Amino acid sequence: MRWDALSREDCSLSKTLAAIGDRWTLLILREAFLRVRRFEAFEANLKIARRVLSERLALLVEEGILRKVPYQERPVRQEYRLTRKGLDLYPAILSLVHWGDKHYPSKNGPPVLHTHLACGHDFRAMLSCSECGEAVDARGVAARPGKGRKARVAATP
Amino acid sequence: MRWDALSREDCSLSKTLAAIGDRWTLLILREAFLRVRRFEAFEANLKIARRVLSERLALLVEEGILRKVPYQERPVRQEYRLTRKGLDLYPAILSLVHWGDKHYPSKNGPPVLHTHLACGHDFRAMLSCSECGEAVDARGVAARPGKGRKARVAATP
DNA sequence: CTTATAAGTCTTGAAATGAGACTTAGTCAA
DNA sequence: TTGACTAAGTCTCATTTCAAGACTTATAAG
Repeated sequence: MRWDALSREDCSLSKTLAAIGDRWTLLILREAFLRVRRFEAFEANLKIARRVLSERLALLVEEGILRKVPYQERPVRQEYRLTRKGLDLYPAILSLVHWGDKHYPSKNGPPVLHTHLACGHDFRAMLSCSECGEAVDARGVAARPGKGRKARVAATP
Repeated sequence: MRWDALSREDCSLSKTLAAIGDRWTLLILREAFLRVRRFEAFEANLKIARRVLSERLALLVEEGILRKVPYQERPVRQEYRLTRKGLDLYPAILSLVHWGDKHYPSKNGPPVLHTHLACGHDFRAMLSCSECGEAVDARGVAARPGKGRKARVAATP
């Protein structure tokens, strides 16, 4: 399958990855969550090729994940800020960060610590159920096809 | 930066994405969570090029995210199953799926519904604090550098 | 024998990426 | 007013990765 066909699959993960699933986008968004907003700052922190950065930022704006906000005129300069849709990616990104903390630990402990402002503690991201509030893991969930889902091949029962 | 240098960055997200951050791997893992285990089944569901699938599966095994389990001999046939480390990716993947459900909705509702076996309800993934159990969002978290973190450029205060 | 199956490997042309030079529109200091 | 500097890109070209599909290996079934 070609990558540009992914967004037309009837799967939410495919659609999500069509928007943010290339090699650089999540790293760009990590920077955005750390309040990096300017082209040169993204470039310096990520050591990403300028052409690729330019292209990805444009795509993220088009997708409504970032928006361009002018911070000066003459010459016009824009910065990139997370939209509501962008901020909604936080749980996914924090889960990936904590997975890395756990499975690729560094000698000195995690490179970034996260404090929950409401309770004041450093914490790990936990997944919980929107209905009962209890913790959830892979074994505690059953996936069922929703409407219009295509047939699939050979899932072992 | 070259992609193979990513895993040496002192950032957990970089290390995570070095393992699973290419264009296909999360889709392969989605299939694995849906209990797809065989080469031809991954290929048929994903329409991925065989060479790429072969390479990605090998990398996931090397990373300890999948393991090969023989399910017959003569001829030897292996299937791919999630390890503990692989299962630990569930929160991140479910968060991405639910982000797609929300921001790229289909007419008939989500293509896959998730039931929390413990309480019996269909649910959405929520991020909560490991310390106090309350819900967490991007605005409610402060990131602080841990030890040995390199200097960064131009995060707007 | 011939065909079928599962799990790959190989080949080739197309597309994406990395590195870095170049461009544009303006400011600032001498 | 010339020259250096800045931010945000764009452009070029060599290298790398990918998509599509033919080919391979080991075995069983008819």
